Amino acid sequence: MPKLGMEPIRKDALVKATIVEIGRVGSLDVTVSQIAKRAGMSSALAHHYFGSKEDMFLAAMRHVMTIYGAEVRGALEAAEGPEGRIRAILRANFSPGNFRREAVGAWLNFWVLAQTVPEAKRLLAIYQGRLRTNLIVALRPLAGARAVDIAESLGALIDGLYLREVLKSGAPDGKAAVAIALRHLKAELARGA
Amino acid sequence: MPKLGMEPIRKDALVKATIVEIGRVGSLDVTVSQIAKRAGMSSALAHHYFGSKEDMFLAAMRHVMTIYGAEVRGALEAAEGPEGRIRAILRANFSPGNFRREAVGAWLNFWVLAQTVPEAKRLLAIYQGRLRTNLIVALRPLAGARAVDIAESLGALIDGLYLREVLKSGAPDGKAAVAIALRHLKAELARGA
DNA sequence: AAGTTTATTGACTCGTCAATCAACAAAAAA
DNA sequence: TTTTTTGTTGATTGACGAGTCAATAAACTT
Repeated sequence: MPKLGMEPIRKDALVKATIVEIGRVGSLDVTVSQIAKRAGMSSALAHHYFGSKEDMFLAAMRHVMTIYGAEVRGALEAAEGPEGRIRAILRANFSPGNFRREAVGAWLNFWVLAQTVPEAKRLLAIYQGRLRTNLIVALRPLAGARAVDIAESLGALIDGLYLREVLKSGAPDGKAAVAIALRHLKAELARGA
Repeated sequence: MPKLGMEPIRKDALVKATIVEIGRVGSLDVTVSQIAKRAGMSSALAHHYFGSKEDMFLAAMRHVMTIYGAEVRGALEAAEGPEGRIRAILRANFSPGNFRREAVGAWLNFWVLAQTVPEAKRLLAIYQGRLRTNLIVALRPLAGARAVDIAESLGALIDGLYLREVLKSGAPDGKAAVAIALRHLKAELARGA
C-alpha cells in the first residue's frame, strides 16, 4: 500500500482539514484526531508529519495567507489604473471566500494565536505589510505624499469592516463593505485636492 | 469561618480573576482551577457559584463591557460640544486601560467566543449598538442626515485601529489611533460641506 | 436546642487528548 | 536478497481538567 511521495499529499490534506475543523468548531479547540480523521488518516500519522499540533496550526495559517496573497495578486493583475487597483484590493479582501466559515475561523483565531505564538505574530505582520505596500503603491499616483497615511487608515478600515461583517448576525455583505471603504477613500482624496 | 453574604464577593473575585487569567494565557484555554486559585478559593467553590466555565466567561464579558460602558459615559459627560463628544468617545476607546493585557485578551477572545456562543454574540451586539448610537448622536449636529453613514465607517475604523494596535509589535499608541480616526472624521465632514 | 441555610473544600469520577511506541508493510537501495 | 527508508496504525502512556459529592463548619431561624 505505501506509495512513496506521500508526505506532501498528507501534509496538504492535514493543512486543509485543520482549517476546516477550526472553522467548524469556531475555535482552536480542535483535536488532532478530529483533524486527522477529516484528512483521512490516523492521528499518529498527523503527528508523524507535523511534530505537534502547533506546527499544524502554523502551517494552516501560512496556507490561508498564501491563498489570500494569491487572491490579491490575481485581482491586481487584472486591474486597470490606480483606482482600479484599489478596487481590486478591496474586492479581494471582501470576496465571498473570505466570509466562508473556514476563512473567518482562521482569521479570528489566528489573531488570538498571534498573542502568544511569536511565529503567528510574524506571519500576521507579513500579511499586514503586504496589504500596506499594495495600498501605498496604488495610492501613490492618487495621493502622492499622503499615500502612506491614507494606506494606514484604509488598511485599518478594511480590518474593522471585515470584523464587523463577520461578527454581525445575518449574511455578511462584502459589497457594502467595499462601498464604505471607497467612500472613505474618496473623502480622503477630496481633502487633499 | 463562613461569613454570610459571600456570594457577590466571591463572584466578583472570580470574574476579575477570569479576565486576568485570560489575559495572562492569551486564550480561553484557562482552567477553572487557575481562575479559582487566583481568586483565592477552591475550584469547587467556583463551580458552586457559577454553574460552568462558560457562565464564568459570560459574566467576565459582561463585566468588561460594563467597565467599557462606564468609561464612555464618564468621558461623554465631561465633553463639550459635538466634536468634543466625538473626541471623548475616541479617547475612551483608545485609553491605556483598553490596551492592558487583560482587556486585549478579553476583547480578542470574546470575538472568538461570539462565533459559537449566542449569548456572547448578543453581548457584543449590544456593545456595538451603544457605540453606534453614541456616535450618531454626536455626529448629528455636525453631519445631519449623513451621521448614520459616518458613524458606520467611524465605528469600523475604531475597531480596525484597535485591532492593529493590539496585534502590532511594540507598545500600542492610543494617541496615534485617535489622530487617524479624527482625520477620517474631518475628511468625511469636509466632503459633506 | 434542633433544624435549616450558606460557605467551603478535598477527594473523586469520568472523560479527553497530545504525544509516543512497537509493529507491520512495501518500495528502494545495496 | 538483505537492508534501509518511507508509510501507516492500534494501542498505550501520562497528564490534565470539568464537574460532582460527601463532609465539615459556622451562622441564622424557630
